[in-house]
Amino acid sequence: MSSRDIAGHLGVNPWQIRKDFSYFGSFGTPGVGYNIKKLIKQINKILRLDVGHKAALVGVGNLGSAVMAYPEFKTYGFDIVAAFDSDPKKIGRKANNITIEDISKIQSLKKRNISFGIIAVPHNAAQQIANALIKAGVKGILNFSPCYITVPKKVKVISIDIAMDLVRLPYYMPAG
Amino acid sequence: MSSRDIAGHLGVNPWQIRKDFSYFGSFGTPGVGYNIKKLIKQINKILRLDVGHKAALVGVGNLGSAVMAYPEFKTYGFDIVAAFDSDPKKIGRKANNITIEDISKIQSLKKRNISFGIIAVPHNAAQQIANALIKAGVKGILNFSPCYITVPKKVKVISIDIAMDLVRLPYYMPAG
DNA sequence: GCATGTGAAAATCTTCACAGCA
DNA sequence: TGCTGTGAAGATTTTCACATGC
Repeated sequence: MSSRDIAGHLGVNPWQIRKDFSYFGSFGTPGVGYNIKKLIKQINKILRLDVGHKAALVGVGNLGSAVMAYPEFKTYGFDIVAAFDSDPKKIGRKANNITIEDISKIQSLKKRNISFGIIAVPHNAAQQIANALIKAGVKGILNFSPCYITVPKKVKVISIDIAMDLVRLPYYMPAG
Repeated sequence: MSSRDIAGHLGVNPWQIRKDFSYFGSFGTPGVGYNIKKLIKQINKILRLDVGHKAALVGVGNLGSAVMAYPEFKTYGFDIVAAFDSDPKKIGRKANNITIEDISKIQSLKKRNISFGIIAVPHNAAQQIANALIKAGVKGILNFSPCYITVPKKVKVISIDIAMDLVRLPYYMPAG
């Protein structure tokens, strides 16, 4: 498969594909193209997706439940193995085969070797939850709350603000 | 409020704030700062969020339901006023006060003056749904399906791939 | 011949530093 | 004095063009 083919599937230019790859090595064969199966393996290794990752979800509301049921995570080697909530009505219930735990038990993540946290709580609780996750040894956080979170440099946060993405649309649409 | 204060809340540099604003006009007062209330109004106008927007959701699964219940959309003037699904069990039911309609009724969007579509269906159906939305007069699409969608230039698509965001984390975490 | 990988050019974005105004 | 708005410098990203290898 050529860089042109890959680019076509992704909606970008062929030379972008080649240049991006070139920062990490040479994965193709001149005159031929890329062996997709090998390429995927190599990219997975670069992104450290060649090993499984355990993640904990905090906040089992509408969005949290959707995230838990999202099949794509497993595809990339992520396993949501714990879920926390502060609502007594939810604690002890099962969601997606996982028993929802009391948020106060979040410290147990350290022992359980879970180093990813997914925050899906109202924005006024997000920073506090992030602090607790970090204290529990979490090194990477996916934050769905619509707010900016402060963390130590050793911790990586990626934030997704769904509303912000929708909000960008009208700007590009002259005829309302 | 100064650009430094705004920057602090957002986790960026003050001069970034000022430069970005400068592309659209002068909103502050030298020596004083910005009147936040006025500033918000002006930004809303620039982004065309000063008028209400009607949106239709396609795919009332876990993610779709979460999106429907997401309160932030209303904050920015968006109203999800229609929901479609292909599952006969869901059609006719209510979700968030909206009756779920058969996907085949999607053409009615044109008459109902709905110009935004939110796609939350499995990725193999996404392109087809996008085509239908565009045929129904939709001008902006928020796509939650993990795939690239081809559309005419007059239509703007913004894609969110939740899994892709989580997947970026391990790369930044040396100590696995 | 055909497609990669990569220096170099072009375009863009970020940072800086400061003139000018309240 | 304090903070904005902005030209210019610096850094980065994107695009191009082509030498190199299959």
